[in-house]
Amino acid sequence: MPYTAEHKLKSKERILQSATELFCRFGFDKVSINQVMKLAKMTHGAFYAHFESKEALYKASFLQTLDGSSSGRLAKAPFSIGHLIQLAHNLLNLRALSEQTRPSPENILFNEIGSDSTEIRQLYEKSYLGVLKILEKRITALSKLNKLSFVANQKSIKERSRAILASLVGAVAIAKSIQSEDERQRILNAAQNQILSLLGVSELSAD
Amino acid sequence: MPYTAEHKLKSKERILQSATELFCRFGFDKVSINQVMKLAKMTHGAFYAHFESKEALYKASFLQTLDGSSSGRLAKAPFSIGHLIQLAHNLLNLRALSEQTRPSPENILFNEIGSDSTEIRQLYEKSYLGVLKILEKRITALSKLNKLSFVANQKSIKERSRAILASLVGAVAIAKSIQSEDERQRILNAAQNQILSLLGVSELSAD
DNA sequence: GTCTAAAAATTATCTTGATCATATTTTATA
DNA sequence: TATAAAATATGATCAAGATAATTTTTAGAC
Repeated sequence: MPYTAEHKLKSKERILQSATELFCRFGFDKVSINQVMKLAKMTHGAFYAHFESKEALYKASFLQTLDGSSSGRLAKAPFSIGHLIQLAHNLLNLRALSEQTRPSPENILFNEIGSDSTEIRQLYEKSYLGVLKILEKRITALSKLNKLSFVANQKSIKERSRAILASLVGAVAIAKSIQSEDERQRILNAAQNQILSLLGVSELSAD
Repeated sequence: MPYTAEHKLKSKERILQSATELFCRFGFDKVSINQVMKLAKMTHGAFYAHFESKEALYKASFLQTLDGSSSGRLAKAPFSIGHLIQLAHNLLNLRALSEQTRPSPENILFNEIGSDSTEIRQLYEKSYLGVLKILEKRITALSKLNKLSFVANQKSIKERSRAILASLVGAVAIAKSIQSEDERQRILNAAQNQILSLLGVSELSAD
């Protein structure tokens, strides 16, 4: 048997690293297999010895680092309104997002909207449901600690979580699609204030 | 000079018709020049005698029917809370949107999120600003008629309009990206209730 | 009525990216 | 040291956008 046992593993790992880096920076569509393989110091043909397809690569890259994602960390972190606000703030901070070097549910949520690929859409749904669940948990926990200013039953918590996510995704999608820096800030701010108000926190001044 | 004067015009018009139909149904990325030209009963090569690029075709298709768009009609329609609610309802109704046969700002807003093409992004921004302005106008008009339940100054109207649009775009984007019909309805409903509450209307029961 | 040349349309070609098939290189072990 | 299976590389195919080269069309000159 040629090659040491770990040779292929190392190659695959290199491909995965390259893919993660490029996908996070540019998104699924704007990254080519060729780019990934060049960064991994191989030629394009070798790719299919390691992955079924480009989608499979994306999925692998996503799943590999899921645990280390900020929402993963957040799910385990102690509860506080401050943390929730920080979540919103992080998600709304486009620069931080685009500089992220690990794929994460939030990352997919904002980067892979409207993909034609069934597999990417499945990851999208998974990410959406995951982030939604985290939001619900945190809001529930806060409400049990009587830290929220609204009456929180299960239904209203679920509805608020969905409304928050819709605002987040919409504002970020719009912000990423328009040129005007001013308007970008305004829509992100409007969404942030709306989210804070959904959490029962009074509005902050424009950042 | 060969061909009657209007021959080319008619061909161009046929291309435009085909493009409008296909783009509205499937969006920019999922439609090929070949498809458009086949529907227009020509071969792909003829395309570039009529349009600079695929983007130019999209733009032309968009601009051609802009006046007839629903947001155009809505901007001229009489003001009422009912109309505003209907706007939100229409925008949230995915089926109606996807069956639309004319391009419209709303259509672009939901179909062309995150496009790589600079030209499509410019149309996106234009559409966003247009719909935003319409929202602001209508909310302002309603507030002057004292029909709203919140104190409406210019700033809060602008902020509310942005928050509404973010919710709309986010909810529709998510709804289009996920498989579960249940969750689709829930996120759309959450967004709708949120929008109604931003307008000062009490929540409706789930549709 | 025919002929002609500019306009319109078709067909062939180029490019890039995903995918696949074939060829080549690599290296553990017989 | 030779070998063969595994890993990688090279080259081909296919689709889609874009261009080039070629053919078809027909208004208007004769």
